[in-house]
Amino acid sequence: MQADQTIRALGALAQEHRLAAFRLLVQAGPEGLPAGALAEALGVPPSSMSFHLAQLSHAGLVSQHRQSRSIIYAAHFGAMNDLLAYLTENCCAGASCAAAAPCNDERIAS
Amino acid sequence: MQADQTIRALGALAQEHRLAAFRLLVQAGPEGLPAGALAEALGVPPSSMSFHLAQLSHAGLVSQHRQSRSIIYAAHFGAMNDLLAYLTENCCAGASCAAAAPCNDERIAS
DNA sequence: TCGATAATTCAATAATTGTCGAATCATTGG
DNA sequence: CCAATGATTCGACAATTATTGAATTATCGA
Repeated sequence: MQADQTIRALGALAQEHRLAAFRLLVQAGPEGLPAGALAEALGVPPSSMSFHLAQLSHAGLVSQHRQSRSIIYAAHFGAMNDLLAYLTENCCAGASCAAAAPCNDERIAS
Repeated sequence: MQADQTIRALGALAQEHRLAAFRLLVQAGPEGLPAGALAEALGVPPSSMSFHLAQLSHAGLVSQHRQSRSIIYAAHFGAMNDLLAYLTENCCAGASCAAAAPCNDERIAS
C-alpha cells in the first residue's frame, strides 16, 4: 500500500460518523447494510450519510451494490488488512509494536 | 482506547507531512529526532513543522523533550500499539482480519 | 551580556471538509 | 404511467485544518 492511499484510508476513518459507520459494517459482515439503515443508526440525514459513504468508498474501505431500491454497503476487509499492514510495517518498526501486532514483521520496509 | 482518541490519532496520521514525520521518528527509534531535522528532511518551514508536531503530540503519538537548544521528538510506540489494537478489535472483527487470525489472512479480502 | 541558534507562538489567509435541505435519479408495486 | 420509496447529487454555508512570515522564547558560547 502506498503512503498516498494510506492517507486516504486514515482520513476516511478519522471522522466520528465514518468510523462509526465502518464499525457497523464490520459487525454486519459480508452481508453489509443499506445506506438508509446506517443513516438511521447513526442519526444523520440521508444526504450526509451519502457524503460519508462516498468518502469511505473513495478510500476503498467499502464496496457497494444495488439491491432493489436499496444500496448495500459492505466493509472491504482487504483494504483494512492493507492499512493495518502498512501501519505495522512503516509506523511500528524496530521496537515494541510487535506486542500488539502478533504478526512477525521483522522488516522495516523503508 | 476510546473512539474519540482513535479519531484523533487517525486524523493526526492522515496528513502527508505528519505521516512522513511519524515514519521518520519510528525509524529513528527511541533516540528521536530534533524538530529542525524533521523540518529539513520534509522540506517544510519550521513553523509548519511545529504545527504538525503539535498535532501529533496532542494525539499522543509522539513525546518531546528539550536537549540544549533542540527539542527532540520521539515516536510513542505505546500509542501506536493502542491504535492498532483498536482497529484490529473494532474494525476487523468477525471475519477475515488480523483479530482472529493474526498473520495468515487467507480469507475474503476483497 | 550579546549575538547566534533552535523552536514555538501569533495572526492572517487559503484550502479543505462537514452539514443538510431541496432537487433529482432509480426502482418497484399498483 | 404514476405514486411511493431509497438513495444520491447539488448548492450554499459553516467549521475545521493547513500554510507561513514575523515576532517571541529558550539556550548556548564567547
